[in-house]
Amino acid sequence: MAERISGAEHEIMEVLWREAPLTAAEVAERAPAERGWSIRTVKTLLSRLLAKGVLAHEEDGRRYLYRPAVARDDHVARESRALLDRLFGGSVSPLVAHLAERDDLSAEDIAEIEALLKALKP
Amino acid sequence: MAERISGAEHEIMEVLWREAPLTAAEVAERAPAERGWSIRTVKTLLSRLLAKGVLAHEEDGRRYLYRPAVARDDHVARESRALLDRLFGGSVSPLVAHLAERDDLSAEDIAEIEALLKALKP
DNA sequence: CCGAAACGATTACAATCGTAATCGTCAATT
DNA sequence: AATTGACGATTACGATTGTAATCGTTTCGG
Repeated sequence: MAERISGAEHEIMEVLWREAPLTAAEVAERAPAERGWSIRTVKTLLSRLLAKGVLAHEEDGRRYLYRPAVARDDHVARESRALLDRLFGGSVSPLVAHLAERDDLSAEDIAEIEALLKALKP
Repeated sequence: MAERISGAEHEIMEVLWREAPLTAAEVAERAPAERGWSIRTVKTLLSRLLAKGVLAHEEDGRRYLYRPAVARDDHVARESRALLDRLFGGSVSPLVAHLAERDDLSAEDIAEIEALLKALKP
C-alpha cells in the first residue's frame, strides 16, 4: 500500500471521505465545480484510484459504489510527515517558527495551538 | 514566477541553497548519494531548473556556475501554505492537533513550540 | 422489440518527471 | 596537429498526470 495520490485524485478522495459510498455520477456532482471536470474525467480518476488500491468498490446492479479504502487521517499523516521531512528536518517546531517569522500566524492560530498544547500535558 | 519544482529538482535546489555558486560537477558531488544520480541526470535537472527560472547561472569560462534564483524561505512558505490549504483548511492548529492525536509530537516539540509562541506575544 | 441512454473498460494524447545517452564544440595533452 | 576529454544543448524514452473520447454491453422507455 501507501500508494501515491496525485492532486486531481486527491480532490476525488476528499469527496468520498466526506460522503460514501457514492456512484461515479454522484462523485462528479460533488466534485469541486471550479475544476470543470467532465463525468469522463471523474470516471478515469476513480478507475486509477481503484487500481492504486486507495478506493474500494461494490457492485450495485450495473454500477459501482465507491468508498475510500484508506483513512483520510492516515493519508494526511503521511503527507504531513513527508512535508516536515522534506522541508523542516522532520519536526514541527521549525514549521511553526517559519510561519511565525513570515507573520503567517494569526492571533487565533496562536491561541488555539497554545490551548492544544496545554491540553496535552497532564 | 512561482514555478513548480519537482521532487528530484528539489534535491538539487537543496544543494544550492546550502552552498552556491557551484558547477554542475560540484552539485553532482554534493547531491544525496542514495539517489545514485549520474552526472548526466544532474545536468538535466539543472537545465530544467534554469528553464523554470528558479536557478540563475553565470559563465565561468566554458562552464556554468549555478545559484538559486528563489529564496528557500519563499519556496518553503509556498509549499507549507499549499499543504495547509489542501489538508487542513488553511490553518496550522489543525495540523498540530492532528500530529498531537497521532502521538507525533515529542515532548521537545511541545516545549519548543510553546517557547516560540511565548516569544511572539508582546 | 428496438433504439437510446448509461455503465465500466479501453484507448488517447500532450505535459511533466525521472533517468539518462548522444551531439557538436572547445580545450588541454601528446 | 591529432586525440581525448569535458561542457552545455539536444534528444530519448518509459511512467505518471490531467483531461478526455470511444467501445462494447446492458437496460429502460416507448
